[in-house]
Amino acid sequence: MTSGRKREFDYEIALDAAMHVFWLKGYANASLSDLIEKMNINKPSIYRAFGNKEDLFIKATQRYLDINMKVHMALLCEEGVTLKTRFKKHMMSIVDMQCSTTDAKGCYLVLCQSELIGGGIPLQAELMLKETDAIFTKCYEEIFSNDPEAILLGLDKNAKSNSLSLYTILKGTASMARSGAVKSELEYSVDTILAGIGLH
Amino acid sequence: MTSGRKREFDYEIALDAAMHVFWLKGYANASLSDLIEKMNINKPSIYRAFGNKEDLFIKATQRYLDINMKVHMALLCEEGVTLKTRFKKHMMSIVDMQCSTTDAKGCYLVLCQSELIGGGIPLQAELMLKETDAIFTKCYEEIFSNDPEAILLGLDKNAKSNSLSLYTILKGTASMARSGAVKSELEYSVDTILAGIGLH
DNA sequence: AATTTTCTATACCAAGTGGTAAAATAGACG
DNA sequence: CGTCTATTTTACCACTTGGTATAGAAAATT
Repeated sequence: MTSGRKREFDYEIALDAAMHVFWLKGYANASLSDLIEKMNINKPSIYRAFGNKEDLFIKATQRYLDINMKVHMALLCEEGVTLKTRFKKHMMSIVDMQCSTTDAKGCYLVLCQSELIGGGIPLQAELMLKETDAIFTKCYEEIFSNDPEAILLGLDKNAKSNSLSLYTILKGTASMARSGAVKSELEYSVDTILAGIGLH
Repeated sequence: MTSGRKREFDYEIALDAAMHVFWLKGYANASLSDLIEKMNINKPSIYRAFGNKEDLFIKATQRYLDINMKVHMALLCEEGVTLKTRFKKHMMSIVDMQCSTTDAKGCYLVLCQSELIGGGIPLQAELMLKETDAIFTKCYEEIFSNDPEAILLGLDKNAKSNSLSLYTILKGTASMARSGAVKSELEYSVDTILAGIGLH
């Protein structure tokens, strides 16, 4: 057992707070002052517990992936559910999060990815942000290529393009949600793209 | 005729350079150092010609709207072209710009709109950025509601939702392009959403 | 040519940035 | 109790940020 004074804050609560700051402001625009205020701990405590701003961002990004992304993926693999319903539930689960009022609106990943090209994002986080795209599209692609129902509908023919179309609309809903669009409006877009690829 | 020393830089070239900096970095992340370097004029000259950073951003945003947006709108109103072709050309004109290698990738507006929620964008620019959404969607809506071909296809029934679907995919392609997606990939998404609303 | 007017360049400013050293505080364990 | 250890607090640092005063340079008007 390590002795010494106990930390007065909860690690995960503080990390969640940091995640929300980055979700709202992105990486570069999130100042340490912002983080200190929302995490409710002071600077040296942040550095002791999480390292510097880059380290903290990497940890916050990983937490976003763990907490906010994995739940959506599970919906794609539910048993006894039609292909269309699985995709619909998956996509609407994401849209629901994007429109959330408690969290920052939009998508943490989409926001921070938009910063990549301008530079300044720590390398390791850059890799994480770029990997995410592949995680989604590869997963979609795999389903379109191998799912019996998908093959029956001929979706395997354009597996890659169909995957990209779904992913593209989700990036669109992220932007729309950030600007204040509501779930019901965005649901129509999801239905439309699903119909477009042949999932009516 | 105003007397005095002539300015050594070209106003519009400098403003274009500023626009590209904001296009690449957004508002808050674009530092005056960045602007000075790319505009190739020094600080006091910027302030004399364009005012402070907020003023410059407003002027750069207006220039983006004038130079980079209006051309796309014209394609929606071409004579003797089918409804589908008009939308296809309009949307691909936008996608083409988003994928441009000379300009910063993605969309100036989408990037800067994502900063709004985090604060820091000058009020007047905020209004401009928000208005843009309405310009596009209202235009789409008007066409879906009144164009004879659209009415024939029943697109007037869901004019607003259909408009939002098209706009949503364009925001998606902006994000995708910023992450390096290429035109041919994104064209499939455009075709898919058009098919989805019933424009085959 | 002298003057006026505008532009450019150097230098500077206060405030905020990410980051840290050092002292003060509090719990665990002998 | 006293020591050890880890946390918090306060204060500070170098650097960058947006913004400006001032002096010098060049063109038009008189």
